[in-house]
Amino acid sequence: MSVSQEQLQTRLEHFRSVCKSAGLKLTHQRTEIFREVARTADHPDAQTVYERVRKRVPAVSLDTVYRNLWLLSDLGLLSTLGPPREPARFDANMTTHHHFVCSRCSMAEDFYSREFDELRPPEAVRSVGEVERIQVQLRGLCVRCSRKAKKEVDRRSGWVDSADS
Amino acid sequence: MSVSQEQLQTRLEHFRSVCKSAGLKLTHQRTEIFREVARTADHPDAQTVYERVRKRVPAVSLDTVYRNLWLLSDLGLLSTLGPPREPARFDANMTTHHHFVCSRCSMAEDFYSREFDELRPPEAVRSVGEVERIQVQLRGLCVRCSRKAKKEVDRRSGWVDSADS
DNA sequence: ATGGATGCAAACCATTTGCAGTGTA
DNA sequence: TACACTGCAAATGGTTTGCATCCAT
Repeated sequence: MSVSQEQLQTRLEHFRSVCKSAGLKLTHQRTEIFREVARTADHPDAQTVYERVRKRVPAVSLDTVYRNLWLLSDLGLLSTLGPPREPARFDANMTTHHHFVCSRCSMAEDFYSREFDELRPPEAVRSVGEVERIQVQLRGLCVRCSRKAKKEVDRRSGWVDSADS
Repeated sequence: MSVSQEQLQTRLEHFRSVCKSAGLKLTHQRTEIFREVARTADHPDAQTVYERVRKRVPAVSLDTVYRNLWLLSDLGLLSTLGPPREPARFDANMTTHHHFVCSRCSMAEDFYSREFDELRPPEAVRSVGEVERIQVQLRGLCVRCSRKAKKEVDRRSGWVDSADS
């Protein structure tokens, strides 16, 4: 469940350097929240992180935990398991298929791949549990969003008014 | 976006037969809710289904939509995109990896696979968007849960008291 | 000192539940 | 007719926000 001591140190160091270069303050709370996620290999939800951190920092509040968790994941210091901040979505296509999900607008499109359907779980997973279903998720920018993004860029470079370079 | 007419008919037929054999009533609302998900290939959330169904059945209520969506997905007539009914979970492991997720207790374990890391998206996905990340999710029963399930079975067959065969 | 960060409480949004009335089998 | 199903309204649970205060830089 937990992570090696040096692994943890490496992560903390990286955490500090990223915070620093992003201009974020290294508060006691922020550090403990990150440490709590970084020290184990289970994947705690915000509530769990809150309860664990509270043992070391009794005054933390749940909303600080949330703020930091999302902030750190925006910075690329944490990732989330599953689609974050989104309601459940339903699909009537019950044949074996996989998904492309746009990381900007969260548009989801089914796709089929014989190759993916036939993937076999690696040996090591045997000791974890018995695999019933294997699903591949592709994440990236959908064409609509990337067109929109491109337009943004064009517009900005066209105007060249007051702001950004 | 939408699905062929015969595809839709097939799905509706299947829906009716599964409902019948499960002893579920074919109410107007239930049918329209299923049809709404079955007729398109986008992956609507409950709110969206509600709004669309309301055009045909102005009196439906949002909670009926929810009840039916989950019921139908328990029956295997629908599936959900992403981990359903669960809070966001955080992970400090930012190296490329994949997940095994227990479908019973939702325990999640990282695993590594060179083979999976090197998967390339199929050609067809090109027209959908540009893939940035590829992640494989294995779903099944974790060892803990399957041990627990086995114990359940043993207990029952040992007792043979009043209930079930 | 000062702008970002925190704690508190209240707000929000998706989803669920209790219950009385309704409609399908 | 009987029991599953629905609509309503109120509750719940996770997450977010406004604001006054506080503390790393």
